[in-house]
Amino acid sequence: MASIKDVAAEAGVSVATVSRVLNDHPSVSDDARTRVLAAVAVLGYRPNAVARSLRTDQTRTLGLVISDVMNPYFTELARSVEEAARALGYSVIIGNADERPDLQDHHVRTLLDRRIDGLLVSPTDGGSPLMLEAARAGTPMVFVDRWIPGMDVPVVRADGRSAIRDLVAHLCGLGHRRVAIIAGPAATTTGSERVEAFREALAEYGVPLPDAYTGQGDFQAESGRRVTEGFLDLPEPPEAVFAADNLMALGALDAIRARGLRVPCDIALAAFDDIPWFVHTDPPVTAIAQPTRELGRAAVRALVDRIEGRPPQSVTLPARLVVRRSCGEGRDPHPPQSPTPVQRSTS
Amino acid sequence: MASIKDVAAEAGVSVATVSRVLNDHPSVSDDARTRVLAAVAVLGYRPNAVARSLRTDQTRTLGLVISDVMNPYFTELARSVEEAARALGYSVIIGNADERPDLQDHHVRTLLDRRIDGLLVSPTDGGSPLMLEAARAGTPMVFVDRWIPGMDVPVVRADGRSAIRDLVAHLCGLGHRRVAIIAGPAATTTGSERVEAFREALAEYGVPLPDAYTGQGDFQAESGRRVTEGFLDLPEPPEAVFAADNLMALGALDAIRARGLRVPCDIALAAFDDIPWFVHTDPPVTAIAQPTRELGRAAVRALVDRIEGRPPQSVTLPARLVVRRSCGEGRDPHPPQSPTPVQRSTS
DNA sequence: CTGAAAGCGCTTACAG
DNA sequence: CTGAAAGCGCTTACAG
Repeated sequence: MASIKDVAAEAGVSVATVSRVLNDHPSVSDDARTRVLAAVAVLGYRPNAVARSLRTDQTRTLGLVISDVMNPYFTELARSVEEAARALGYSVIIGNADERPDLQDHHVRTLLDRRIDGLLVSPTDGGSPLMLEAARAGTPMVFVDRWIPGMDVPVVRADGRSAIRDLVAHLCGLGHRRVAIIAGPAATTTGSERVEAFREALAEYGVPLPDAYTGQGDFQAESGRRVTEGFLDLPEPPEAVFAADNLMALGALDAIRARGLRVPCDIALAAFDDIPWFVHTDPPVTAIAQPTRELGRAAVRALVDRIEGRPPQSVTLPARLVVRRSCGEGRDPHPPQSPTPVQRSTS
Repeated sequence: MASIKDVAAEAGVSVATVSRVLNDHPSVSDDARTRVLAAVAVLGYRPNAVARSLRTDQTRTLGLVISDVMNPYFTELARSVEEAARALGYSVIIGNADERPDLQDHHVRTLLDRRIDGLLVSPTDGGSPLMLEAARAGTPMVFVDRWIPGMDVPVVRADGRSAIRDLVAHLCGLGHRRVAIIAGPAATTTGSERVEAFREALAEYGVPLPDAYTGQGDFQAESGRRVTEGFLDLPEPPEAVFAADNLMALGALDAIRARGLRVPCDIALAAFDDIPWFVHTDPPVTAIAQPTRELGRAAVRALVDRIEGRPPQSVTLPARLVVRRSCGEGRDPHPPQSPTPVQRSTS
């Protein structure tokens, strides 16, 4: 592969000059520029980004560590992150933690070794020593979706509280009183927040959320299936189940179908995270939609601000309830409001 | 960030010795090793992969350029590629072409600039000059799923012919005679092969596939919707529609539902590429399943073989029909065979 | 077993 | 406007 030296030789100039035309440095003569460009074309020269990175100490690369690529929510997030980054001249390397803290650390380590300019992470757990250390060492970092309390890192996320309140209003309006939740891991913020918000909203309606109706999942389909089976085995099974993410809802659907039961007549179902398939499931699933694209964009913006020395902003965007038919056919007594404007707060 | 010099100073040895212990070189005294390791721990030193890559001329990184990450088939493929690569000590950088040749080239270029050790690609089109040039220049490369005819690059893919024959038998057995297809882009191998295989299988049953029943899609949901609307507007709409991928099937489902029609009573639907959601759609969708995980693994194996100087193998794995309820309720007269063993052929 | 030195391919003050 | 030279952080023959 041709190097800058070959180009310099071909063009009859020094490597410094070649470098200057490649980097659009103003002080290059038209003549030199022309000859360099010609040499580049002849040799099919492409600058070696590895060498450039070593020299400039920047890779123009962002790392994105997410908990599960197979989750359509994260797939979409990853896609929008890549788009936004590309628009700003950055590439992104995705690390898939698969909800495993050890794998998460593996990716963080690899990314750090590659000297990415900044790290976007949706942590799987409460914060490994590695993550703490990376932040302390000054690696530009921002959390997306999930975050680690106590760490001084900007977070870009959706607030599901009001949408969850809308959901509870919807469920209670339909007459459901025995309501259960398939929670995510308590070690994740989204895992614990969604249960709490659900419990609080339920309390406003005087509906309790007993332990038996609080199943512990891990955000993956299999756990949704397992927890739902537990619910169905109860002497008094719940009338409605709220899955804290879309994959666990899929698992719940599996378990319900396996028993020969039907949604919503035998049991109601709702999910956090809306995805295109929910329109087509049997029945269409009522879900809470996050503004995923906007989250990705805002996260990149915050990270790049941080990298380029501007003060990064934490951003919280509202999620909203999308009512479909999986909770029952009644008329919704508490229609979701139109999305409220973006809230921003300096981190 | 601490460099190898700092470690050397801290340990009281030369950088050469530090490098040796880091790379498990045999000729290092126990004493030196101990001191270096201690220094590494004290400083929290992590070797700079950028510098190492520049020096060794290898990045231990694979590039994967796929046509659409949001397509669950490709998401799963990407995941299995990353897993297999990690097991062999490689990282992977994913480029999402979004079915756009220009974006595909952008990613190939970026990946090449980063000096990835090898490239896995599922081409969006018939082959850009850049791709041709990269292969000619000796970049280790293998095609996954889709390939470019005429290029001397190993191909790892699934053969859907026999599954498509099974599908046609299923459709005809159910009495469908007016059968349509939503094809993928003719410039992609999977786009053209699936129509041809479908047409040929239909011919064996004496069923024609007229132009009016051959819609041109682009593997994305919106095109499935648009083509299906065209079918439904026909004076004599088809009785069954075969979507050449899962996203176009989603779009078809949208269009059918928008007309207030029902699957399968009003119109039958089948898809290429099986995904978890198809079990839960209304109705569950009959689909052709590819051995996605195995494809990812085989592709990585082939590429790494090529990189490390071993002869790479092209691999073709069989796809299989998974009958569900979207084509009708009759008994399937032609049950799919159990998967046949892996076929391998040297490229 | 160990270290001094060269060199990977760039960029960028510095001098002219 | 241009070039010679230093240096980014490593690895690895070479000599001892």
